[in-house]
Amino acid sequence: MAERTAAMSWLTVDTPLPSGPLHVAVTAQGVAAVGYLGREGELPRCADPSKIAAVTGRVGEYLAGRRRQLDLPIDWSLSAGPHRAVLQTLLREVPFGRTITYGELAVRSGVFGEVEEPGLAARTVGQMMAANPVALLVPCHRVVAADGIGGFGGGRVGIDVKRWLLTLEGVMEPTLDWNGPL
DNA sequence: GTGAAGAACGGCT
DNA sequence: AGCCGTTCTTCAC
Repeated sequence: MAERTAAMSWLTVDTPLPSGPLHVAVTAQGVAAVGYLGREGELPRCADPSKIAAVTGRVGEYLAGRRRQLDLPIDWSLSAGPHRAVLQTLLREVPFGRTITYGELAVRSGVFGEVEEPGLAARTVGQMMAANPVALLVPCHRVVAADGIGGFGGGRVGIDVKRWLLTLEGVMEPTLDWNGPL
């Protein structure tokens, strides 16, 4: 899993998300990984006050509904090739409050050739989202299925997080488990 | 008309 | 090599 973790350190951000605190791995370049479930147990804890302040501050504002984009520098070193291309396409093409389907993201990224059957590349895109190292920064939660919300990593808790974020952005109607900023 | 099940394909861990 | 955050088609009520 974590091969190049030399210059990487992690910190946690307390969030109102159903999944609890967010785990963020940072490097000199920026944010390299974000996990709803902790998986950076082997990394040293981040001791840089400015990074901690920037990450916790912006994430906090975003999740409180006071910020529409995080504007945090992203270290793409954990993703490469088509994976990175799709993530960057998503980041650039889908703004706050908008959603896109797996199939359409596949087409717009251009990674899968000119045009393919919607069903072919869509699944691959889903796999890429599942493997997205920088969740939240790259709005993988805005990628939905053709006729539903689609899936999300981490099983059921993951779906809750996705719905929570989509509700925050005004895409979904508030649900009973909504405990965000109202 | 609505609901459920199956096959196909490409890339990540 | 195995595992999917899908989709579309088709069969069954």
